[in-house]
Amino acid sequence: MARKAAGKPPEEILLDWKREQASLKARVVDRDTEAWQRDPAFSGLQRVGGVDVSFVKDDSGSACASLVVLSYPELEVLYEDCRMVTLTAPYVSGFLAFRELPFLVDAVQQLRQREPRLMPQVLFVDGNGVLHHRGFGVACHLGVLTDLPCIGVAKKLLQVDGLENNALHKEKIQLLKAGGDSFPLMGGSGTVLGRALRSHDHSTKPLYVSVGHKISLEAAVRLTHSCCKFRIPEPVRQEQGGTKAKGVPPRSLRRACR
DNA sequence: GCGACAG
DNA sequence: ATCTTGTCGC
Repeated sequence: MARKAAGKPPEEILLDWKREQASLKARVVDRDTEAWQRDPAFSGLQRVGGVDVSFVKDDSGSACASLVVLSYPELEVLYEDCRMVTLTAPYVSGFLAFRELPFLVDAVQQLRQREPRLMPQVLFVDGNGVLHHRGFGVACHLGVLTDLPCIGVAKKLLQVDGLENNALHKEKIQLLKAGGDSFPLMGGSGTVLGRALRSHDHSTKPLYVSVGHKISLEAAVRLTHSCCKFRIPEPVRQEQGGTKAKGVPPRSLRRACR
């Protein structure tokens, strides 16, 4: 019972979603807009954020939407918000935003109202930016709706526009020797959609970094590497510790989940 | 039937 | 969004 009838939504809903993606895509800015993004040491960058929706159990409707803000370059927690939510839209590859985004936008708006001084200068998003079926992944979507610089960080390759996790791709991964090494992900259309990044020396499985909004791919990759103590960038990893306790030490000052 | 499948 | 299973497109 409680059998989840979450198949794919009807075609007309998907068409609506595609229309919305196409319309908002025009507002994406895929270059550096802030002075710190061009600085070799990111001087001027003081706060980096991360957002994610993580699941409590296998109950696919009940989840925790969280927003974490860390100091830069220390990567210490300045703010954490974690809210239990009930997801309604099903997960459909290419439409992740329609499942998770409303809660992430809410979290940013809450922060804007309560602690505007703690607003992050860039957000890491668990998922893709322009590396997407229609060039408008969840990181672009969140960036456009909040007007914040956003970086898409995916843990596996979204095989789109001719990109394949094939033998050649795996060979290229083998050539990434040190943390910070990366190679471009060139789509069939001839444009670079993102970069595969070895996020630190002891991680063999790369991250897939793409532009979300208001940052160049080069700055996005460099900043992602600079925020990785482990494979997953600290802003995203910290908040996943809120629900999963995977090696994130418990902090005394943690906001209660609402 | 077989492989792909961001989270 | 995983160690899984189901669904869809080919």
